[in-house]
Amino acid sequence: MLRIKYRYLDLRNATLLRNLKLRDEITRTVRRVLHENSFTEVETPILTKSTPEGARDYLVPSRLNPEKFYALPQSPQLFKQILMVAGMDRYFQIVKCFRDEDLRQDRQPEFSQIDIEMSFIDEEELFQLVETMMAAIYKETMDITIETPIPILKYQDAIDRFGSDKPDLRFGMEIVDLTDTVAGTEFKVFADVLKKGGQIRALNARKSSELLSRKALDDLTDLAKTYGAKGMAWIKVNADGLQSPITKFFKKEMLDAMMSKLGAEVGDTLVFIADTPKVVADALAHLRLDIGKRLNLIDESKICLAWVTEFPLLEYDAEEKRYVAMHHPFTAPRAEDLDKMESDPGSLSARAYDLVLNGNEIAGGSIRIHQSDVQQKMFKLLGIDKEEAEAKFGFLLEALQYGAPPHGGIAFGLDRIAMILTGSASIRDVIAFPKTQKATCLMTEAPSEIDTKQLKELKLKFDLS
RNA sequence: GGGGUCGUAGUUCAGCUGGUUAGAACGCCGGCCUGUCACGCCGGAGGUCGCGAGUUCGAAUCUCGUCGGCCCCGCCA
Repeated sequence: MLRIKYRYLDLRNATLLRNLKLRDEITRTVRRVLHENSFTEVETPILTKSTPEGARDYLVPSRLNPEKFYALPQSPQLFKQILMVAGMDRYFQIVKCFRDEDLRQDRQPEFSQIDIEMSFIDEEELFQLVETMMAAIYKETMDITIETPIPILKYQDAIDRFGSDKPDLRFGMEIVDLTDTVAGTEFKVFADVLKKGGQIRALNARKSSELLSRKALDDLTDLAKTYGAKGMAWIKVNADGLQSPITKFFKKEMLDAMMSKLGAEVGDTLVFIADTPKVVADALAHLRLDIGKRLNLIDESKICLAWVTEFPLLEYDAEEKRYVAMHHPFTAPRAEDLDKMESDPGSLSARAYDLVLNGNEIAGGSIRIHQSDVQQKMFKLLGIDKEEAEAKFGFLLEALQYGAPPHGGIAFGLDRIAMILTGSASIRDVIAFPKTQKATCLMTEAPSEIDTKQLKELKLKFDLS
């Protein structure tokens, strides 16, 4: 904690200085590549309007307009789309964004985005531009030539094979579906899940018998539980037979079928999760990563980039009892799905894409909706009625009516890219003055109390009850 | 909102079940050596063990509280 308080002293540390310099090289390269490709950097407002869909906003009270607030942007999304309407065909900006949510190793309340938007493009053109940019970044900062084009992975395949929409592709150990294989089992835990329409899936941790001790398996079980699993079944394939708390519940034929599907050999450890598809995917995704680390399967020198595409357009939010946009509400559905917007919204596929680097989401974007009527339908699907849509996004709907070119874009997490390229463990190591987990700045002691005069000017008072 | 973990020298950490002057490495200072390049050798300085209370003959160690850091779940369109 001393180190963050006296950040100016810690910054004398060679590693931090090197990180900041590498970060500078990244932004310099990005600006050069984008300028070479006819992009214009345009600044958008920091004091802007609250759009309370999504993350919590940081708010700024307005002195000249008592009881009204600006919001700090969560992203320049709407401004960049409107720039497209204005005919600024190739926009970019390296820009601060703000989200008032809890912090993580890779999450700060204010973070920097490389924000890009282009008119008259499709996914392919945008991917090419991004690949040029990523190749230049790696070449100029690390002198590494990356392979292009970057492979494309469909969202559903990513979930099925890795349990995650941001898989770490530096190692294998893919998920195996055993739901059909164990149909009719007497093992109550699996049978109950099957009855409720859940899944049984598993991983084969090859040659792990020595590293995955009983204690390690208990730790893995606890890990699975943090993602909602009730437990984790396991089988160790020893030279003298199977060691497992669950094999006794299975008939030999079924057990053989499971083993063969998993390609089990002596020395392997098999771990199973049975639950709803979401829990199975979450738990196995994290088990895969954890086991990968324990077994030292991850080649740190590898650079595995992948596009993840064909995300669902909407996700059903059980708590709010409505659909929410998986990416954001301005993302275009695929053209062939347009007629299903009313009949079967849950099945819609989005023209959205993420760029994943070694298991980290480093960028995300989409082809946007450029027709006012489609945008209005989208709001309707999200349970945003006409008045609310008008109040929050009226300026966008209106702008679209003036004729917007087809457009799309992407936003990169600059801090995350810098974190990965410098090999840092935390995003804080590539930010000159980062905030703590409670979103405070130990050096300046922000946030801080303000004096009564300031409150009065802003016509604010605290409810001290 | 919840769970976990940590707080000991400038830094990274060790200090087991409570027991005399709290240790190591690196760094720092002084000296010596030097064809060195993660130099080597000798010597030295440096610590309210986060804070407060309790248990005890005795607390870095146990208990409670408190402050803070970090990690995770939720959250992050």
